[in-house]
Amino acid sequence: MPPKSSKRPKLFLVDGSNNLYRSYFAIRNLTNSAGMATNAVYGFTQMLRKMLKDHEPDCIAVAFDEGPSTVRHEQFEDYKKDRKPMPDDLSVQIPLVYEVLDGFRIPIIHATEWEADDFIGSLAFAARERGYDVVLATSDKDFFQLVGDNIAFYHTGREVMYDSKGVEDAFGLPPEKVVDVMAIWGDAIDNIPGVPGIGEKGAKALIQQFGSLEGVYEHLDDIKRASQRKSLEENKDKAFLSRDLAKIKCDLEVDPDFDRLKRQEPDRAKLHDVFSRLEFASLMQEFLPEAPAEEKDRRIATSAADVHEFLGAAAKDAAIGVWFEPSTPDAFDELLACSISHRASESLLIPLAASVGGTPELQASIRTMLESDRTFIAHDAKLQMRRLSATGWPVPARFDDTMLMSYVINPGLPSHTLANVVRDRLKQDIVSRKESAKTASLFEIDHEAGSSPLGSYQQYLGEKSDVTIALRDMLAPELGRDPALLDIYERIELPLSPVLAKMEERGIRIDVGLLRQMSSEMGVQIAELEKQIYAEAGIEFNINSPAQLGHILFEKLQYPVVKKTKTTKSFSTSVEVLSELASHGYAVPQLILHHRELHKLKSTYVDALPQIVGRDGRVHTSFNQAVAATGRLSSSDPNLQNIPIRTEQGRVIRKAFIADDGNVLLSADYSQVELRILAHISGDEDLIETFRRGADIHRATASKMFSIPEDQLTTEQRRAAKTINFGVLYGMSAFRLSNELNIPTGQAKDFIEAYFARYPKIQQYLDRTLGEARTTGKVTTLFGRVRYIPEIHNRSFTVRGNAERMATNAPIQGTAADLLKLAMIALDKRLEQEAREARMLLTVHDEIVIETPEAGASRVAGIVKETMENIFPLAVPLAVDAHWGKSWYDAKD
DNA sequence: TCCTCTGTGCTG
DNA sequence: TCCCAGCACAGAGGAC
Repeated sequence: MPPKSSKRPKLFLVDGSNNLYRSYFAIRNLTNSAGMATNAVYGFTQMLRKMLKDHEPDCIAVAFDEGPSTVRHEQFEDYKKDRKPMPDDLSVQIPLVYEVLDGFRIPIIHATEWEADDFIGSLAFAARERGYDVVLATSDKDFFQLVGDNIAFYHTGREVMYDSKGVEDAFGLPPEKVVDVMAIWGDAIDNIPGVPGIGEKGAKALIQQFGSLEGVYEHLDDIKRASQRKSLEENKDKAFLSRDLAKIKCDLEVDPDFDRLKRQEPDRAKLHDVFSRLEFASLMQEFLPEAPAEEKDRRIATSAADVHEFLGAAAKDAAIGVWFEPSTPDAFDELLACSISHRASESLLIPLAASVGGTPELQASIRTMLESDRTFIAHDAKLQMRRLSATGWPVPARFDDTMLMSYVINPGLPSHTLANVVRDRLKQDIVSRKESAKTASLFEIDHEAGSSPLGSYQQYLGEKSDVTIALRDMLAPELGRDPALLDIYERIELPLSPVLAKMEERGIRIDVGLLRQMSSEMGVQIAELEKQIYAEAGIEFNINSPAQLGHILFEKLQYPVVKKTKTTKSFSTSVEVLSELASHGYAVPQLILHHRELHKLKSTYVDALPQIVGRDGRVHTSFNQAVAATGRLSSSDPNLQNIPIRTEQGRVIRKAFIADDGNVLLSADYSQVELRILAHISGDEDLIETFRRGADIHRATASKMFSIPEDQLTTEQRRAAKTINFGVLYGMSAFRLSNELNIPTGQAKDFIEAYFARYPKIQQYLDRTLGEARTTGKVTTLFGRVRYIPEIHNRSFTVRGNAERMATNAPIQGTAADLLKLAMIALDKRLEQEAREARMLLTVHDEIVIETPEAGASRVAGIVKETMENIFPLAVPLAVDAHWGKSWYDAKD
């Protein structure tokens, strides 16, 4: 940040109408319980609140347009002609916005005769004369033209501040050229015509080249594009009129009493009242009629003594909340700083990188802290462990993790990020790194001697550790009240996180050369298919666009419409539809199907993977431990849990996942784990018996369903049983089964009845689980992991049916997840003791992938199989298949 | 230009 | 009325 000392008071001029519209469109579907739209008030209020908090203006006013601006209409009769009247659900919110402004004690300027823009411009110029630094708060780029000395532009949507230089970077031209660009480009919103046929790019290029509108007209002959020249010639009057219209007036007579605009303390009672009518819960909380809560104590360490003193004030066994910030967002480079807390209201920020004042002494104090036997608390400890490990810092042995606490307490939340859990639990908003960078506004940086360059990040960083403590204080007791959940946390999730951290850090080696070769081969095939498709269709179009494809197939080529899509009721072009059409002999669908498959594989895997291979030749996924509502892990950036296997064409991609030299990849997967869990939980004797004798489960099921000996079944009968076996786990309907097996619904129904008649305990399990969901609102896994099913009593058949299927599936899927997690923890320990060279790399729901020296692969496979199979005794055996080879493709039978 | 929604398809 | 749990790509359309 450039040092810029400024003692001039800051005046913020807010473009009310602009921000009102922006808020209205930015937020959808927000109403109070009476059904009144509240979206615009909400957005406007949040904008205001953030701006006040981040920039602390000394003076502020909001200007609104009030009725038509007569002067401009006289100038140009079409001015704003096409502007639609304000939507009704927006206009009803205006009085409420006024109420909010009144509550904040912010004066409103009602613009009549002239536009609010002109009042803002004139006020800005007058204020500058009086010694103010002026900030124009709007998202209307027209205001770029006013930016200059002591006048800045604050984009309220992006929350970014622009000075002259900023305008030039963002707009491509300095502020004084903005109106010249608008003269040609025009402005659709205000119906400023501009020069037809020339848009943003053209206008900017012309002004850049010739310096001004006059310049453009003086050099018409030098303009290369004939169409541009012609349009400019024909619309000269329009262009100059447009420039006049775009110009914001800055010389209106305005009230010179700026004291009136001085920032005042908000009227909390008034705000609370209006927010309660609007039903803005978090804002009500923030503006309680009483005085605000006490300030947080956030300090920056300048010496090791500061760190020691801070830690010394904590009890010997007190856990320390920590946050380690990397120098580059989302990177594992050097650590920029860390923040530590032991009380919810206090934090100490320690600079670590030399660039922000980190010294060897400060670094040593943190190193000592990390090497102590304290427990540390983090929100997403795995991330902190990876940051520490990647940058050569010690990784503490004991962590607590508020993200995992939140996840275990209620895994069904849409998000367990720190910001979301804090908002949910503490009714508080935290600042993001990006926001905190913006907070360093143009005028308020005041570099006093000794102040840290981390100053503007202080709130962001300090908050990270102190809210973690506040969350722990709230979540740990809640978790402690449910012994089963505490167990899930302490014995599964918490010990798993360092295991996952190591797996992510190791990554898996990729054969980039092989992928590149596959890519070019697929590219040739795709190009060939495209040619054939275009020839058959008689037109070139974008095959990857469902809209265009639908148009070609069902309108141009008049194919029969098989299905419409769910939400937009457009023509579906899914595999089912295309296969159906292909079976009727149409040529194009078959080609499209082939093209789709190749394009999918190429774009999602073959071309994407090489781009994210690290310098170590490996890809490092993230295993998300607090995402899936059932307790499963998920994988992202990249997702390594959906690498193709079902078709040979896709499966070969696994040849690019390879072991390090001298090593093999060993894949071990649980066989039929969910059905085995169903057997255990339901206690069905027949199902248990089948697994105990190690029989083919689908064959055995078919034999029971159809009363035919196992060795006399047809392939079709086994397939039907297999489909039902899986279907029962998901709550499949007879309709779906009939579709899947291509049989009449009546017959599908008979199959399902026969199934439950032979496995009565399964029916009992389903009924029992649904009953549990209905009476308690939740279901649990074998180990007590919960999932809430709030929609179980929903009046809509669809929603309730969905909830019922979730309820019966979650205990099965979740128990499988619990078992796999336990196995990973146990395996990590055993490999450490018995096979130190073997390293776990991946997990895919029922599979663990390990990299191990070729020489000892067989022995390691034995350890892995034994650990996984004996992880927890069920009524049926757990069976594990293990295979290994040079690549993931080869790690199969 | 960036962001969100939609359709589609890959895995267990 | 369409089967649980995820993640990612590409296209389309809006932005006040």
